[in-house]
Amino acid sequence: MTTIKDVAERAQVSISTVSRVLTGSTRVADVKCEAVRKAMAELNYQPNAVARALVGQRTGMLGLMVNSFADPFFGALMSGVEQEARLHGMQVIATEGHHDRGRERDALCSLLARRCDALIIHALSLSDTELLELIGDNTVVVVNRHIPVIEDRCLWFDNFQAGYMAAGYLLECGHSQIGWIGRNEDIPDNRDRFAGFMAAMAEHGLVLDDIAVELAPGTAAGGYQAACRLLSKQPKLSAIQAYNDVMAGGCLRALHERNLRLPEEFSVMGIDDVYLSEYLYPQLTTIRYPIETIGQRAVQMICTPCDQLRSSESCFQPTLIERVSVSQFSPGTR
Amino acid sequence: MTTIKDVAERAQVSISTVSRVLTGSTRVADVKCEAVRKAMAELNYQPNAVARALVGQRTGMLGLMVNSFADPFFGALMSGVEQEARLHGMQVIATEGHHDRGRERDALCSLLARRCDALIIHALSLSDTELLELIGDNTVVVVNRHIPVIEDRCLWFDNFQAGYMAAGYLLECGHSQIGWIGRNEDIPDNRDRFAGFMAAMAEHGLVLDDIAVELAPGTAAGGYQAACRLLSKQPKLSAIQAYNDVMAGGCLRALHERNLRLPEEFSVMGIDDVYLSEYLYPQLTTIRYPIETIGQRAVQMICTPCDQLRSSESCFQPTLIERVSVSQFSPGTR
DNA sequence: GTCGTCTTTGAAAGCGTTTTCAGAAAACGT
DNA sequence: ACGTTTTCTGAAAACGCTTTCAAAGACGAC
Repeated sequence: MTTIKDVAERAQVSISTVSRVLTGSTRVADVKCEAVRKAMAELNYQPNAVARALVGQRTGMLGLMVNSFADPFFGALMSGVEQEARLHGMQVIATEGHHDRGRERDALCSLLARRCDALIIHALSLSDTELLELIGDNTVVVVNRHIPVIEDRCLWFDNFQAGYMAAGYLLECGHSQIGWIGRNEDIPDNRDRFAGFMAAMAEHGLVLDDIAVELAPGTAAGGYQAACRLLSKQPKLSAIQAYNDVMAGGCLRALHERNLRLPEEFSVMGIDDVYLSEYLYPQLTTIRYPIETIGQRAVQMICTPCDQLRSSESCFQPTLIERVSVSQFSPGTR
Repeated sequence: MTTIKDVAERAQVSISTVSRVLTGSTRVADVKCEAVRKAMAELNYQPNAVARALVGQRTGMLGLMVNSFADPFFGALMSGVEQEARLHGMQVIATEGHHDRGRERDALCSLLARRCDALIIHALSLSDTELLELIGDNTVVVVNRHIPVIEDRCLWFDNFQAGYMAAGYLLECGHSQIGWIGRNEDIPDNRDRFAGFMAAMAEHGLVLDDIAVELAPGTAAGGYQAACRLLSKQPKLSAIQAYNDVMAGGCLRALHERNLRLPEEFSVMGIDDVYLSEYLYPQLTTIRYPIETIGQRAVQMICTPCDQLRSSESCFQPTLIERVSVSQFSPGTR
């Protein structure tokens, strides 16, 4: 690798001068400047970011931890983060947490050891306390989670409202025999979405005993299994609300296998609005979680000086995406 | 941030000694070792990876460039890479190329400047020459691409065979009026898959003029548009072969809109076998591209000494995944 | 007690930059 | 012509670590 020293030698100047044309911090005489540029080009010189980071006390790296790269939900988050990061000349360095306390901890430590200028964290398994302890006084933005102590560094989604809206829509469409397919992991998202769901139900006089609930892993396969169980136990259901779109996808499959005409005979609703949910059959009616926007906002919170950042809500509100998987309930169609 | 110096001071030893217990390179007396460990724990010391990288001439970082994080295909690739990387104590640092020459170039330069120990590259827009020039003598593995000059650093997929197998399967099922939905971008994958497709068709006496072809962007939306055009122009089609699963997803939507019973009245086939294609309706019959495995293998090629690496094919073969979106053609069903 | 051999240790150089500091040269005002 | 600014430049220190080198002790053998 050619270094600043090689360039200096070739251009017949000191390394300080080379550094100066590199950073543009100070004026350097035109002739020397030219000589340096020429030398750099000839040697195909590329400044060593590691050395720069060491002396400059900033790496230009943005650490990102998500649950899994393969999940379309996180794909969208990462895309939002990367695009905004690039705008600010930052490079994202990413790890998976895999919903495992040990791995989340390791991942975070690795990012911290690499001295990322800031971290964007989506942690599922770490407790608030552990998380706070790990991040110390590093710059972080925590997404999809509300930690009161660092509320101003959090960006979260109103999961309660999402569940509430979803159930409300279903009820509005005339459904009253609605099943809930949730995750079997005790994470806040799940709790909140379910709580919102139940709150809407309660407003219509329905209580927990009236509701069919099945839990499974938050994957398409999980949704499929849960739906199978639900359908065999509760033949009178006319709609299912899934924890998220991916589970709803699995759910649709179970319904198709039973040769139900969708949405005429059965309605399904998701939450998240991930890529492809528009291409499920029937196109999934869902509640949009603007995760890509949250990714962008997270980066802005980090890269924009506080005073310039037009203050905006930290809690993102869901919006209903009406597609075709939910229809008006007409008794007796089934 | 606490440094090695702070630890040394607290443990009453020289920084050399601290460094030694850190790296474990040399024996150090038990008492001192203990003192150092204690000091490190008390100060919550974490070695600065940047400084280590500078002196050690290795960053422990694995640069990864893919087209887009949001695409499930790349999600799988990234997941494979990250998992294997973690096994080898490496951290992945990722960028998006966005199928744009300038951005691919920038992304690569950024990774290079950060002195990644190795790069895993999926480049769509850069020419072989440009790519070779950029990577110089850095350690790289190029995925999904066959560059003869550095064949031993390439991992690619037999796209021709994939197209050939897909068409073969469709023909075997009795279809003869088959449409092709391809990408409107001139990338090798597209060319090869189509060439394979056509080769199989030719074996059955079908030539280009017999084949209905529509091109569009390689997204679900693109697949949808192409399918719409295809269906209105060619009413006698009984099957569509899509460039990939995502386009096939869009294609299914167009078919559903026309109230066709699938797969009885119309068959669709994809290539790639991405996440969720199993949950499309009908479940997508496709050709599996083991992209996650390729990601893992790429990391192995980088992290495993040549002699230990059990030499294996660089060209990955497709496998047929028979699900339900393709059925036997029975004339007159439509 | 002396010598040689090991083990353990600290000082110092070096990794590739940026930045401070001070000196040299040029430009300017009178 | 002289002093005063201003502009430009190089030497050197610093960033936090690893590693070489040589010195200091410890230990056993004679």
